[in-house]
Amino acid sequence: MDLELDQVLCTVLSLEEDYPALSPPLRSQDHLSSYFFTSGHFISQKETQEALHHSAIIQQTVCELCSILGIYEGPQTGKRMGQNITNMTNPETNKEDKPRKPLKRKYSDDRQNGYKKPRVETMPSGARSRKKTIYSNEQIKLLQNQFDCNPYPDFVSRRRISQITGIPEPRIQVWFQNRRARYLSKSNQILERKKPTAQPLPNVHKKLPSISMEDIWM
Amino acid sequence: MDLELDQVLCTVLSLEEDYPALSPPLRSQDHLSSYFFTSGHFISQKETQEALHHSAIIQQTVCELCSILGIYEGPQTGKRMGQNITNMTNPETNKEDKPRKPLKRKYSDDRQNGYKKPRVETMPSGARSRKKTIYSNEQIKLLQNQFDCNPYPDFVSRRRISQITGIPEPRIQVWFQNRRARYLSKSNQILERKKPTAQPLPNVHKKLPSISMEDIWM
DNA sequence: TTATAATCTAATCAC
DNA sequence: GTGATTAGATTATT
Repeated sequence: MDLELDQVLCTVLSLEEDYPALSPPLRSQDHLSSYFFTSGHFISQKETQEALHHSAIIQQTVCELCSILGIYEGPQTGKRMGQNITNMTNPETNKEDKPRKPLKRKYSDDRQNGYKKPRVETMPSGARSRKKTIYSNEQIKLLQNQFDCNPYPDFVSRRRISQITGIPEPRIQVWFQNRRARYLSKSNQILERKKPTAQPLPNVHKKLPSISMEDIWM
Repeated sequence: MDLELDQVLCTVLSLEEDYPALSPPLRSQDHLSSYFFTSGHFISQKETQEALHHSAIIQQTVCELCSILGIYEGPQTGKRMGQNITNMTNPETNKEDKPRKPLKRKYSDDRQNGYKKPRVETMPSGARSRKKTIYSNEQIKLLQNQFDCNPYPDFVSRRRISQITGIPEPRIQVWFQNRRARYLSKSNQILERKKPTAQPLPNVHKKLPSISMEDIWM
């Protein structure tokens, strides 16, 4: 239980690291509501309700944006924020972006299995990559479920999975790429007609109605 | 001029197609302002200003979210929206997600230049892919500029370019991959020490201060 | 050590 | 021509 919570926390922090401009993540609704309440003694009750409804729509929209970006709005602390912001504004990190001549990939030459073509060309393995994202058990389960149905989801399907799981669509694409690379080419064609139990996302997305931008700019 | 506007429009529409939940894109600031103005005859002037300031912060934050997602807030019409929404809610499109057996790639066998390994395996070219994005001349120019500096930008650099150009970060990654594949391996190592003129994004991002989520949930 | 997310190249598709 | 996708290899993190 603690392990799972820890994984979720790690995912949140990793995503915060990805999008520091959005940190800290969403808090409870109390803040925005109290803003309208504390300043509401000049507002009529009807307009207070309208304002509250408006704020709820705005918050819901921002929540959806964060959902697409893969940022959780669950109960978590805003720890470790600001690190990447300092990275952003610190010109020292531009050293990383200097015209670095692409390093020759160092192959361990004592390979037993001969690779087709070592492809000893420009590949800078030193390019700092994105922090590793940890997915929760539920997310893995749903992804696996969808993978059993269709290992090649198109963009619409990927975004639907994204909205349900809260994982950004590009991460879902990467997950399916790796999944295909590891569990599809391993002669799984024999085990193909074993489990037709998984369903291709029955209209779960209907329970997640999209909020239109019009609600904000009306 | 018209061509360029057309390209921007195509990009916007393509991005709208990517994220229909966010359509229509941002309009001018007048709508939100007028909302607070028309309902403001019960609000004191000071609080009206506070509300306006608050709404401006919210709009700025949403603009930044849209910027990360690559959605423009420029002057454009909301045409062609709703198509993907119907796709989302239409169960007919789930046919696309059925467990489709991966098609064998059909190679045109009358090739003159023998490929190394045709790699005749599973590749379902029929999966409807993302609409082709058209980048404007300014975006191409900045991307090319950054490519001359560093053909291997890390995640932070890619997101910085994303925030400046308005292109989503995954698209920037794809652009650099294609660029490397097409213009880097063509024995450009000879022309390597020709143009050190391009600069690796001098602190341009300092002109784009990030808006913290705290401004909304305070 | 193993599992896996992220990134890379090369080839190819598709508009 | 170029954006998007795939397979496969590789690196790095847990």
